Amino acid sequence: MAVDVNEVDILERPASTGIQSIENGTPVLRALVQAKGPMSLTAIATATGMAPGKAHKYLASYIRAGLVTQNETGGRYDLGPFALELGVAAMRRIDVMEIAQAAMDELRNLLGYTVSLALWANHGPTIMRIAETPDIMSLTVRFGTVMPLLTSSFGRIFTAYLDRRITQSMIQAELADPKGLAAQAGLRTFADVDKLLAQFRARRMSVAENLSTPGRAALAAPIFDHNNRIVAAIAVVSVQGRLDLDADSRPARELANTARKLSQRLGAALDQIP
Amino acid sequence: MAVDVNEVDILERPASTGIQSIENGTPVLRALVQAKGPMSLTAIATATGMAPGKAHKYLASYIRAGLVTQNETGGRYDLGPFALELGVAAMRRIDVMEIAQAAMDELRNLLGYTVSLALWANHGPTIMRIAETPDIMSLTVRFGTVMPLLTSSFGRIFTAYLDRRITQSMIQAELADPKGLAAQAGLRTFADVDKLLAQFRARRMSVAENLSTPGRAALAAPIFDHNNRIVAAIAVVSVQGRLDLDADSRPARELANTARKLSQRLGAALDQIP
DNA sequence: AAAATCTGTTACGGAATACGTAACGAATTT
DNA sequence: AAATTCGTTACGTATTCCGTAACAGATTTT
Repeated sequence: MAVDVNEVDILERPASTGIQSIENGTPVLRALVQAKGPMSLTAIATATGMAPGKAHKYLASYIRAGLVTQNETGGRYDLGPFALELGVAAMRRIDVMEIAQAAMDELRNLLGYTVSLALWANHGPTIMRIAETPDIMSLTVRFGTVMPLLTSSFGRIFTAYLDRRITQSMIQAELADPKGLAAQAGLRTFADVDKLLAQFRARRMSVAENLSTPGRAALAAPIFDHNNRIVAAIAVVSVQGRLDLDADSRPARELANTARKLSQRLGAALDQIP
Repeated sequence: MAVDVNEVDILERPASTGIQSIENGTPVLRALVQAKGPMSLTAIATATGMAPGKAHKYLASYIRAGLVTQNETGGRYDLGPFALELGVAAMRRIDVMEIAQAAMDELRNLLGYTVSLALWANHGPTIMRIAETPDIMSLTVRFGTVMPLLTSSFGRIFTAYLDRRITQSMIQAELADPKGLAAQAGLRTFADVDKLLAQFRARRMSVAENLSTPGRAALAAPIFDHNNRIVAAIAVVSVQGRLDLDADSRPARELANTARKLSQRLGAALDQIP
């Protein structure tokens, strides 16, 4: 399969030789990741564009590898225990998460609000850690949730500090829907977005109130690494009206303080960040 | 490669046909999972018993799949972003109550005692699942019951492993009543409580006998999640005198075993728990 | 400074593997 | 009871993978 030279330039890498089956198999895993729950063989086959017989062979091997499990009644497939192991191992390598746990607990205890941490993963800010309050109320904050860019405090702070090329198309998609959350928040053009993000950058903190989740209010602050790039965000979450969103409020100050300390522990030079 | 019939009988499964490369590649991922950090190609090669050239091809494809990343300086390999995605997706599907059900039934059948599961909810350990014995006697164990912190096996194991700041005020309240259950159990000060909880932590199991329910005896063990936080507890419940509460007793061992297995299926790293 | 390792990476031919098509038995539906 | 749908398996050919070994770059040794 000779590839045209022009195409090579477009493609990322010269593509050093590998094992085709590994790459041909990943769409199967991707399908299972994107689906919320277990999938039938035919569903996987159509999702990946494979013939059912072919998909079945990959699944059989993934099962033996532990990446997939099958409902013993011969039916639906789902992610297996080794997928979990892989994820836990991957999480353990992310410094922020190790360091942040204690700081989040402290902040939660100090303020009495739920505190959560998000990484950029899965094409968006993904909630990875939660420090809950004893309070029963609220808390639809769920592990693994991917938040919207323009209408969540997490999304907004990542969008404010990430390279625009990463977020461009996603912002566009959110703006495109005239009845979507972004439109409801008064955001229609990139100019609107830029204006908002400039405020967040100036404050080094983002706000979201009654947007992606009705009746919720949140503040989010960025965490930078030794390259001065945003690697995570930490948020204080509560119910609308019960959280003071002012820049001078105690929650805002303590959140900023915690985020700053975490960034410093990761080796960031905060005075060099725009 | 025709396989001898005798060998087939020894092997676990009829081994439906699959894709060899998928199964040949997983040791590479396993090596990266088991290593705490990045690995060199030769380290992976020796760990998997592969020739470096072979391992390199698998790694090249895993990189394109996103399961592995490589330090751009041409060097060490580590788990990639898709490994995280896979894990997050797997974690989102795992529900303690769901996987606990089968384990509880098994334990009940093994021991012949009632087994129950509690989550922290409603400001306390709340009984959410029960696997009953056919025996008529006993069993005032009712769904939704919120157990006391200091005088139930469930409460004690949660109190032993939850952040003290969550339980502080509730412990205080239970200690305050001079005629309350805590007082009857000989608990008057925080020092008393701490001494007791330290024993439970050392054993990774709690005991309650003739306390919140007269004539009942119970053992409870903690279940941890991928953050190594207690998310549930599982208990063996019976009538005083009919349940051996010793650390070496069969019920204690089997309960510990079940709890450990459940924690592992939730992604906990048990060796890192105090 | 030159040589000798060590690293990660790539080439080549023979042999084993994966693909596509299609059939099979078992549920479930008509 | 017939028909559909599902998961699963068989078969022959073309493709891919494996083992050996060489290559370039970096680091260390002489």
